[in-house]
Amino acid sequence: MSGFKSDQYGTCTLTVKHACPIELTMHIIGGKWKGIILSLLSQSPMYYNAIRREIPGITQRILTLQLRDLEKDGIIKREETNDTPKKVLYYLTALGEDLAPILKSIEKWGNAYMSNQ
Amino acid sequence: MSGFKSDQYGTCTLTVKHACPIELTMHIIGGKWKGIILSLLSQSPMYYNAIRREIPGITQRILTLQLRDLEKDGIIKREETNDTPKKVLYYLTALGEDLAPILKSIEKWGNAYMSNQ
DNA sequence: CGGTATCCAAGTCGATACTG
DNA sequence: CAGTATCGACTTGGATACCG
Repeated sequence: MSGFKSDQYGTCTLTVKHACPIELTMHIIGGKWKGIILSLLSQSPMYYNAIRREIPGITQRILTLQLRDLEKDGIIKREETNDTPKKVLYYLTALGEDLAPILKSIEKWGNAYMSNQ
Repeated sequence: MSGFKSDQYGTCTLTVKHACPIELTMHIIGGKWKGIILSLLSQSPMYYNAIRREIPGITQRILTLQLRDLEKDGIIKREETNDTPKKVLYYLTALGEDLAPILKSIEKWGNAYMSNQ
C-alpha cells in the first residue's frame, strides 16, 4: 500500500503515500516512544538529556531516531545552544501543539482501559 | 520494555506490559488498518466482506488478523449468523465506542496536516 | 552533552493458495 | 462467506561501543 523507500533513520512522511488521514497521523505519532516524548514536550520544552532521564528504558540511538522523525514531520523543533559542550533543546511546533489534546485523550482512554481489566 | 510472548495471530494485550497508557492505546489501535476499520465500524456494524470491500488493498489474512486483535482487546465483538454460508457481523463494544471521538480527531488532524503540505 | 556506527532480533505485513 | 496455511520481505527497535 505504501511502496516507499525508507532510509536507516526512519521514514520521511513526505515520501510515504498515505491515502488515509488516520493512517498518516498514526504513522507520525505511532513510534514506540513518540507518544511519551510528545506528551513530555507538551508540558514544556526540554533538553535532550532531560527527555532521556524521563524515559527510562530508551537508548540514545532510539531517542535520537524518534526525535529526528518528529522533526522531519514538522511536529517538533530542534535548537542547539552555543555552550560547550552544546545542549539541544526540543519543543513542539504549532502542529505539535495541536496534537497535545489528542494525546491527552489517548492517555485518558488507556487509563480507563487499564482499570477495566 | 515489553518482554512479551506473541503468537502467530497478533499480540494479546493482557500479556503485554505497558507501563504507559499512551503506549498501551497506541498498541491497541496502532495496527496498519485498525484506524480505518474502527472508523468504519463507528458508523455502523458491518459484515466481514463489507469491511473488506471498503478497504481496497487489504488481504483476507491481514483483515482477519486485525479483527482478531481488536476482538481480543475488547474493542469489537464478533457475531456469526446461522445462514449457510454463514456471515459474520462485527461491531464496536462500549470500549470501542469511546475510541470513536479520538479517531475522529486523529482524522481531522491528519487532514489539516495534509493540506498544510 | 548529544550524538553515530554496526550488527542483530523482533514485529508486522503481504502474496498466494487452499478449505469447511 | 469467512476464513487458514505457508513463506518471505520489510520495518522497527535494541545492545553495545565509540566520537567531536
